[in-house]
Amino acid sequence: MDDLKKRSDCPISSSLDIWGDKWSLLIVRDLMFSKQCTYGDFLKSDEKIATNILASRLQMLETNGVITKQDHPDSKAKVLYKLTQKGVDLLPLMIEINLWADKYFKLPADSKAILEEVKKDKEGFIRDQTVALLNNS
Amino acid sequence: MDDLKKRSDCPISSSLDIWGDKWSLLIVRDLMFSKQCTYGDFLKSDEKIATNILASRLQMLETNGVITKQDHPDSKAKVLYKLTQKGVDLLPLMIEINLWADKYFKLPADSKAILEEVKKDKEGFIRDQTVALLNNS
DNA sequence: TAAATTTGCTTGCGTTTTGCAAGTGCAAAT
DNA sequence: ATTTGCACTTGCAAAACGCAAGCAAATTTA
Repeated sequence: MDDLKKRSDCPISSSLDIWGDKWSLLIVRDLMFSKQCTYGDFLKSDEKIATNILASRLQMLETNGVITKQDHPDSKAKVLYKLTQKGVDLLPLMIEINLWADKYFKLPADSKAILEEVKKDKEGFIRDQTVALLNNS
Repeated sequence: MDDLKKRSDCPISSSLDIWGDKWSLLIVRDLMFSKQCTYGDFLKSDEKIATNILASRLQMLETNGVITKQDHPDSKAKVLYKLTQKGVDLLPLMIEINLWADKYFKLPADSKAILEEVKKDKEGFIRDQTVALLNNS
């Protein structure tokens, strides 16, 4: 049901087949900001994703190895979603989206602030963030 | 009809509102490879976009300043589509998608070849390509 | 300890978008 | 003068989306 049907061998096309919709990268964004999220956390985001769409996207991203589910340490009722290495590797892409948006939209102040850091040392930022997102604690 | 309804002020979300679907970035890709395309050129691409979807996406991308229409020098029956500066500025993003795909998919040989160039000197590649895509001839 | 609430989903259903095929109007070639 | 090419548009069935409600298991509250 959430299996990948590739339209072609083109790398852009293959990538879009996984996360090329209006919601998937927002899920990835939330996980990059928060490192881990519960199902309810995603629902709270500004864009107000519908719960059935969220469920299907989480399934899709998990099936394709971008995110993983983990038990919540505090409660069996909760589930923790995290980025895999494959998901964390989307960070450079997310940064470039931000840089493009910075040029053509008026960004909120907090986005601006993070971007200033990125502009100072993109490679360093990616390195540090990657470590932060991947170390289990 | 193709006007932008922003879901939030988040830069990722705002960007996805413009080109965050399964087809738009493939149109941008074609224009980055070919510099200019006719309507028919887009239809010939491997992914086989439906003609009505193509028309609506071209309209959307033009409305949002990513591409422009021009008269074809040889014929009034043809139309040339090109990237604007805003469209060309998506190049770093397209490169990062390719680099991500390179890590997680088996790429076709020609994609691989271009990526090798990119890896040697990413900044230089972007600079050269930007110039090439923007100069009118 | 029984009842209410939280959590992570699923289900139904009306609306919108997609995808395929066929059609249209103008330009250009024959 | 007629056929072909090109850039779309239209119709319609199928799929995806979006909203609200429902549900089972876990947790909290009374």
